[in-house]
Amino acid sequence: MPEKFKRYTLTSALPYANGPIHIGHLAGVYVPADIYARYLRMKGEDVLFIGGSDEHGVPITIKARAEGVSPQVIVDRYHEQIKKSFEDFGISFDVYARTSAPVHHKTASDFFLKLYGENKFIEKTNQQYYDEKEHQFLADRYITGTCPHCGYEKAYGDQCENCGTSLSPLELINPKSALSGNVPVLKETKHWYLPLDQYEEWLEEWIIKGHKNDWKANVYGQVKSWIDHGLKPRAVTRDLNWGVQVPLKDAEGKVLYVWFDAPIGYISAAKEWSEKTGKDWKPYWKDEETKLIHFIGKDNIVFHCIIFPAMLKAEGSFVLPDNVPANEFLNLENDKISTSRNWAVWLHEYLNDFPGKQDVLRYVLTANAPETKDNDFTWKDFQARNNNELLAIFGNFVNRTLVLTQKYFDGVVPAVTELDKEAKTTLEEVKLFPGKIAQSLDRYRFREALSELMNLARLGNKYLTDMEPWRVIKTDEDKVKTILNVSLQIAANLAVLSEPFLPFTATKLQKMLGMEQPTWTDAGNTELIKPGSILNKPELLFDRIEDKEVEAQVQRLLDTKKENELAISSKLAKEEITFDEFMKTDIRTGTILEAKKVPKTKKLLKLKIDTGIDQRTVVSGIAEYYEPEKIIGQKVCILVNLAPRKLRGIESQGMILMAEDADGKLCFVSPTEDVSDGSEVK
RNA sequence: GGCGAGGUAGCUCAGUCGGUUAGAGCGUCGGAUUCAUAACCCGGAGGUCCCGAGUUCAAUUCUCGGUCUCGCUACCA
Repeated sequence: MPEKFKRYTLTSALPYANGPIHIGHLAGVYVPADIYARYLRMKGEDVLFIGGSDEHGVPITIKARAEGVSPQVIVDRYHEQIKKSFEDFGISFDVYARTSAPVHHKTASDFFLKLYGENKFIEKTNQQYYDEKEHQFLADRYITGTCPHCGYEKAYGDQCENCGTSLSPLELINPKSALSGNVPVLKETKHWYLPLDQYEEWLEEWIIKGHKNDWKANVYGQVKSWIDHGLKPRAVTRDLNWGVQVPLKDAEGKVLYVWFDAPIGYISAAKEWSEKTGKDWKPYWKDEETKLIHFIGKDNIVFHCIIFPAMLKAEGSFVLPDNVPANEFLNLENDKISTSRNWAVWLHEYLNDFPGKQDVLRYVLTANAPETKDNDFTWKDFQARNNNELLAIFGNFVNRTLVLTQKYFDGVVPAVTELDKEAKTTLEEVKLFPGKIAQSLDRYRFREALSELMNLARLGNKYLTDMEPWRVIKTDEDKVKTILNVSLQIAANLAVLSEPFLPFTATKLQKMLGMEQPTWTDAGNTELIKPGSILNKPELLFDRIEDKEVEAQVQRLLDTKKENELAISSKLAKEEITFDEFMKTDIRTGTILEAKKVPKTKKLLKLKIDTGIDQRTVVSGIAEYYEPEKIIGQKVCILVNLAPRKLRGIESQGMILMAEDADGKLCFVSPTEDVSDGSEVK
């Protein structure tokens, strides 16, 4: 199975430049990718490890508008912050590029042009809202209007924030442009589509048959599911003024869709790297003997396994990914990580709060990596892994060895006097570790690889404890020489093998042992440290993390939680209305007569309501909270003069009033006393 | 609703191409020890392998059904 490759191109998902990096990004993508890159480099492989900021797309333009600045200001801010925090954290990118760079614009538009020239796209024209004053088509988010469901007047074209409904701009009543406030007009617009359906057969062959056994189950399963469902053409352009201009004459105001331009960013990054280093980028993308690997999170599987490969295939001259080891998600203290809710451990804050402890976080995120299922990061676990594993096992072994060597031999490495049975078997065992760790890493099993590394430290601890040099020294100094030599060789092996996982620690340890730039072939060598060489003063590799420190972090999160709750309950009241406006609504008390689940939906119940005036059908999205049988007879409030609307083919005549709490849980608003149906609510 | 992934010791996870007492780390309890950052080393306790049915001489492992978690997707007050 392990074919021989001449070089490796490793890509890591381009972080979106509208927020900082958090531990979820690190655990899912950057830490495993970095371990892999460092491992390959140590083996002497030719590696190009690519990263960069994804700087296009609508969310960035929205954030810019909200802050009253240009999109460039936003992406500059986050690009710099992200880049610096990666550097400080020791992610060893060969290049960290950005998609707003000229080289990327050129690469992406050339890519587009090539496919265009070879008729690899299909053209379609459809109707979209256009702001005549601003002379541009409007992204869904830039259109506001009245929600057809709840009547909220400031619903967006893609979603109503009042009732949570996803919308299409065409559904909005009284649409307005968020740019000018004008009424937008519908206008025809032309776009280009990549006909993914034409690649189905090829994908089937390449992935379903070709990668059945070497791709992770979560990746393979999802890809197969998509292909089995059948693929549809996907628009590669859109009307927007932030992004890579579509390089055609009749395409003013159009840019490449961000999903199309972003992965090309990997290629542009290689070119940027090429310009800086003078090396040719082409072999890294076009030579058959290059192994291309995409490190991503599970949200990106479809793009990297289906869409981007289809693009590359269409273009024709690029290699395809050999593997896409996507990880699942990391939770934080039992709750989903969320940028908007500020529920995250931010990398730049961590680096600030725990200076010099990059490896601790790298260790914890690797040991607890969401490789096969979602995992949870807790500060308590972070502390325990540092104190009970890194420090107690790894750090302690190194420290014992070095302290003993100082104490008994003034820091001069003793020679083996006689290779006794214990020394021999221990050293034999040491030799097995590079192979074990490599085998795990080759299969992208980073957790397993790391635990093997720790087993080497365990072996060292056991050897020391069993041999009791502190006792033997009283009677047999020669034997202690052998014991400490063996222990030092183990420490040296740790200094080599830990490099991919704990680069800062490895460097520190190498210095203490007087080693220089070891390579992977040094691993397993049990004569790495020469007798007679002088060791540098030992210092502690890891510090104990005290309760106070993690409690402070937990407190910060609790504060965040409180702020979030406050933010919801103190959500600003809607725009003021007059009494007359309110009186337009006709709300009545009513009773549920019948309730049935609407088939093939998760949330919808079809209700029959006695409104006092009449009996009518209402479709209501409450199925997640109420079982149909149990709500028959329930008194409710109902908005009876809401325009009817068809949902799932059923006409809904009115709306049931529900109260919704911070978690989205719904409950009926119902009269506390038995009033007759049809009583007015005012 | 459709699809995918997952549900194994207190916690985080391995594993079983079906087969004697289901594994590891951490935690916990006990012992030993003092070179070491109350760390190391040895040992013990701890599991209806989500639930139910089926196939089988035998199922945690295969099949079917159910359930819970996460994701994608549809639908949506």
